[in-house]
Amino acid sequence: MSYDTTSIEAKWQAAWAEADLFLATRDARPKYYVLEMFPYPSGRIHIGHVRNYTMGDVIARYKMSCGFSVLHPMGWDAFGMPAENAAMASGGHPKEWTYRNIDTMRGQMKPLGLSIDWSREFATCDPEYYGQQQALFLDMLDAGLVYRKPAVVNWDPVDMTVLANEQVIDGKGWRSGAEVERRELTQWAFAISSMAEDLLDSLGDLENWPDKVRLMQENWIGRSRGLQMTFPLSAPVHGHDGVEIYTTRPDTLRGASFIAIAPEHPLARALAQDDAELAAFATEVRRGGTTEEALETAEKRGYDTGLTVQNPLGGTLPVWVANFVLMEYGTGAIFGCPAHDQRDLDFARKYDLPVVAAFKPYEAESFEVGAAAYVPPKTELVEYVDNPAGVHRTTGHEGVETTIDWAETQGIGEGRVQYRLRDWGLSRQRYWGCPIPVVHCPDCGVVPERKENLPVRLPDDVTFDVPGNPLDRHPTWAATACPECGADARRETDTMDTFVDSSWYFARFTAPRADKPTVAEDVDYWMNVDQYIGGVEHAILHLLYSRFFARAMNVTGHLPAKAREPFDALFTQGMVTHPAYVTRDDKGRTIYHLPEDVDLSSGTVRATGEAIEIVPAIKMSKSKLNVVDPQAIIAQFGADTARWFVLSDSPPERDFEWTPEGAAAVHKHLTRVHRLATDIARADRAPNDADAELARATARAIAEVTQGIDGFAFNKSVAKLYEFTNTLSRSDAGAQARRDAMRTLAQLMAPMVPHLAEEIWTMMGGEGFVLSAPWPEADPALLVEDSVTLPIQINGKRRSEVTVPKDMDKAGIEARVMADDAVIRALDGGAPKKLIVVPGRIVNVVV
RNA sequence: GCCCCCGUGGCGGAAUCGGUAGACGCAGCGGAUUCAAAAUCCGCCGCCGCAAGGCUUGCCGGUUCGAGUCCGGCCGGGGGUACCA
Repeated sequence: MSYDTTSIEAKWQAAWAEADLFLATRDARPKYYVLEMFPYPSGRIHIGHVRNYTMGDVIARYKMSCGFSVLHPMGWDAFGMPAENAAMASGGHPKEWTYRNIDTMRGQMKPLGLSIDWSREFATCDPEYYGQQQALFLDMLDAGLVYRKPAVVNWDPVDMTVLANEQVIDGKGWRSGAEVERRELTQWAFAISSMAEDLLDSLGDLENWPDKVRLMQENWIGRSRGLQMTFPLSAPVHGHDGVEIYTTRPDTLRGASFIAIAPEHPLARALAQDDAELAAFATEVRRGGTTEEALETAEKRGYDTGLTVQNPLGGTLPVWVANFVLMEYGTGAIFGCPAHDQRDLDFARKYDLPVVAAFKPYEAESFEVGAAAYVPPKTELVEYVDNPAGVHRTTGHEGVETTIDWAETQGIGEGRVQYRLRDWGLSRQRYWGCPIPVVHCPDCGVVPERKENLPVRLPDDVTFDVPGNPLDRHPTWAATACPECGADARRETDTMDTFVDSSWYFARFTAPRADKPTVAEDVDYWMNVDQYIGGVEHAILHLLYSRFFARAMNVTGHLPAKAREPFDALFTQGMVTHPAYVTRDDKGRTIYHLPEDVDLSSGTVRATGEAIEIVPAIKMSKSKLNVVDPQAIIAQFGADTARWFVLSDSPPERDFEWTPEGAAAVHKHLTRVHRLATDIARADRAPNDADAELARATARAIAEVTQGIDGFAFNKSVAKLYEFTNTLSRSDAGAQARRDAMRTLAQLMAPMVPHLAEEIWTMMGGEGFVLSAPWPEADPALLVEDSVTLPIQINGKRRSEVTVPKDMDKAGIEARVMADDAVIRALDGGAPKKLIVVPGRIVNVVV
């Protein structure tokens, strides 16, 4: 009987389906919810998907064997820009494109034999899903968690449309090539910053999250304590008597040499009304995209308003308008202290402003600020110069706190906690997203749609032949009656950020067909997600938004309190990086091509024969040029080979590299296991002395493979399975002992290669499905070793070794070590300077 | 720019708590089997060196009896940077 993957895999997939093995049921068993981040339906699955979903499948199948009722669902993150881009590029409709892709990808995923409950599948672009999302939105609006505010967007002045950051390349619109400018629109926003403190403090409870993710979120939320104070204007202007600033370094007030306000600051706007030069400056610095990176790396520029403010420490400070001050953070105004801030120093040098030290290095002989600002860590001792609060030699931390206390006593300002986290702007001027269910009435203003009218459906008759939002220019869609007064009114034509769709899908999976967002009994039973698996690229936004949404859904009664942190454990798998294939048009602009549209052997675009560039050049490598089609691999070697290979070799948290040799080698190994099982099934040898050793090896394999799965180290489990297979293959044990070992091997392999495991399980006379058999347990008695070999180091270098009984005490080990030839030679008759014995580990002789 | 992560043989990687660096796999080399090959099985395999021995975890420095692991500083690569998902 040969290893025929096609028939074996089809047979077992049919048997699992027949038995409804993966249907998640609420019952008396403890539950386990394992979830992989759902895919964007881009067109075809790639080997990264295979890896991601195989990891989740290993956990799901392992937990099933451990007696849990497992929920392992799958869906589609189906709204988003690529569908509109496809419609623009080649006609067609985003809806058709998306559902066609979903069909293709589902068809590619099913042959992998994943333990998914497909009865719960949904796409976020299903009206049944986004209608419930609209209901959530309305409840959050009611709870004060959504509001409208001005927000800055990338504006393409030629296409007259809003661009995503991705569509701004080197400050220019990707299609028009026009220089992008920042423009303010009124947008809907979630009040995520109102929960900043809780989102920050609760990170400490997420013990089963990677430290790096918690750290990134902590830095992103960015709690800071500082001083908010007002500098009185020397002469009031346009109704402003002062400039309110926020600073995290009030201890540098002595070194302040200017005030800088954002170009969007109310004072700057007021002044610009009758200062054409300032208005021109404000327009000028509005050029470019909205990303933090663009703002941070832009040249620092300023405009002197000619106004001055009174410094509470005496004298006056000039008021500048500066492009590096953000209206969205703090008060939109700062004081500049060039001596202790590099950006302020660069600004001061450029515009010839004074540089005054507020403190100098501790016990420094002389001190002068040159090209670099003096910015020691806040934990370092410094010597303050003439500090108003009277501090002298202390740390920055102390200096800040003392100065805040002083400022409060003097009535100059107040200590304040500030977060970097901004509210989440959710409005998008795009078609392929969840419509925001509100109506603009000329009389009643902004009015929520009635829940009984949900879902507010997207119209199908739209075109993408001109830039801009098809909803906005649709002839009839927006026309409606005001839900309050019945007058003619207009629907909101913005749709929601697609991050909203992915912020609650995990909750919807617990009751995917319900006629309300969630069902209490189902979320009570299934929440929280016990193990969430996905890419580290989602470490901040998606995970933070989901944490916020879970809280908001708790406030609005859609989730229990226990689900305020929805993901009990998080694993971030290695990134799947794609090389990008690029050609340039006649204007030198880059055009990207899908990997499958590129012929790598000739380095050209298949359709046009144009030569491609591969970017980024540094990432270019033989392996990354390999574009692997999972379907071809399954056809050639079977799903089990693909599954085993993506789990072997690379640790799950690191990037994975596919090599054709590796896949072939895996197939060879699985064929060998199958042949070994066939041989063992037929064998007829009497019990003998080797049986006990094989039993010990089996116990070790159980312990080590289980430990690997528990610790998310599938590559190590795979290595141990190789070892155990080699041991079993070479064992002279009797037929029954080898059958027992083979049956255990099938169980241990089952989470990784479930089809082959079922086949072998049956061959070995196992009852039912291997998946339904309880996970094997290692007999502790068989794991105990009675002696241990200790390496002997001499001066930290390994020179010899000694084998001693496992429980031998230090004195006994010392005696054995002193009798070792290498030690005797090294000591040359003398006594060791030091003898370090770490029982069970190592011996180090210092001579 | 800022935040986070990673760097070990020809290659993917192992070393779980500061304690034998290189498990396991790939590639390579040698052998058995074969008329021959494929397949299979057995063995070797970090670098320098005939050997004794020396060197070796991106680079430089530090702590320690002992550092791939801890600390400081560099270099290189990756991710995120709020409208890619």
